[in-house]
Amino acid sequence: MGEPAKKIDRRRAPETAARILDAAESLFSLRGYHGVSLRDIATEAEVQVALTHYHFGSKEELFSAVLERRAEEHALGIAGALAEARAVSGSSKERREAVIRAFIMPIVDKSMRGGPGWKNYIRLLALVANMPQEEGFVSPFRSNYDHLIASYVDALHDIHPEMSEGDVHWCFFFFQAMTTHILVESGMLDRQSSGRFKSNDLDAMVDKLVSFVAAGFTGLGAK
Amino acid sequence: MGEPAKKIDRRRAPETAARILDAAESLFSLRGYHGVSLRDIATEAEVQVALTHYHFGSKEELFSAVLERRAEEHALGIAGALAEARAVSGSSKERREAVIRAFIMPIVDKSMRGGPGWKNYIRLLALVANMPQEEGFVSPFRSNYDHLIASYVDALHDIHPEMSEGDVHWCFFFFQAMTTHILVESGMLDRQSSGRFKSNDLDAMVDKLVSFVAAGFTGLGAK
DNA sequence: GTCTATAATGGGATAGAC
DNA sequence: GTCTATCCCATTATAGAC
Repeated sequence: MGEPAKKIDRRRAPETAARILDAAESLFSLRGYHGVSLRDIATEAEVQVALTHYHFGSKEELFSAVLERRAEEHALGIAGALAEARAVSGSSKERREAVIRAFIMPIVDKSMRGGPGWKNYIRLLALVANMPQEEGFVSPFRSNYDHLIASYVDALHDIHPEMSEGDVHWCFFFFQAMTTHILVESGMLDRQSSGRFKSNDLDAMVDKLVSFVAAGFTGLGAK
Repeated sequence: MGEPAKKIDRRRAPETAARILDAAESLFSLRGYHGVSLRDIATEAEVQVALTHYHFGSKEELFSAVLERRAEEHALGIAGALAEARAVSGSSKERREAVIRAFIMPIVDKSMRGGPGWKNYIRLLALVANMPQEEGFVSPFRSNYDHLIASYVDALHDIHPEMSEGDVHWCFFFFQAMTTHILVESGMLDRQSSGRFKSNDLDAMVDKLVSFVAAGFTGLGAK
């Protein structure tokens, strides 16, 4: 063509860094930190291994960068949903269900409708949350979400002053425990139901989960 | 000493193989398959690395051997507890709680009172159950427990014919999801409660868990 | 059964040309 | 910013002496 030759600049750092992050996010979320090599990531991202070091330093720093890329947006979504749920009026049962739903919906929304990156990020978060405490270097990250949990517990205790704070804590812990297992997509449900239910159909799961959890509260004294 | 020199026979295969299994069980349960090297295991077991190959072949075979060592006894314990729970009479709520407790108690008993090996084995099972389905080579093992789950779902459906089988499935899946997270000892509860509750105090957790789960069933139609 | 030695590969990380 | 080349160490696994 007669166009003046555009400078085909292969130096496009932002895009490359993002591709590395995407590849790392996907692989780490499926096989865990130790199950993935920088070579795996570089191959998936179609870049040279050395570029992972150039952009992110070490493997651990890359892992942290993956976790941090979406952390703020994710946390804001969950916090915002709680603020809306706090404004719901009605019976204590209705208000309780609203808060429970507020926790899970931003997560499910991002996983199902946020694009593949978000789906992988959510699974990675669940994987991290399901690691034994010994695995040290992710703990500082995990604690970033803990204040969010505290605000949910507070909201539920406000709705149920007849419960002890400890029992509200237990209920919310059980809820989180379910959530982290579900989001990691272990395939347990698929196997055990012989395919009738799908681990990755989170939308179908939400209503059942919210009903189950809300009723569970009554087992620990919620009226 | 004047004793006749006893033949100090360092060739004591059963003990050595067991020590390797114990070390592997402990380390795999804390850091996962890829997070542990055969060197780590050999060091922990105080044997030479080559002995892990002599006794078990490859790393994967060692991992499988760890999973299989206690599998039958564990499954029998859970199946036996269900048989006892099926014999309980009373209200549907009481019978439901009996079945729920029957599932969790053999596991908690072994983890808390079966010795350190059992504690590590239980945590390893939970770790495996919390892996994304992609991690292929453990799936054949996991499915060994699936028929047990089906028998629990059957028992609960017998107690609650007013529920659809699907909803009983959902409830039990949620129960299992909680259980696997709890048993992996992620430390989430410890952090979020600022130490008031302990992940590893399973006995304190069982009553809360059973009450929560049993009540959860009412959210999906149990009368 | 246990040990030493070593093979063969893959891993994280860096240097320096372009 | 990107690429090639390379370092150095850890890893799984095997061979063969004891």
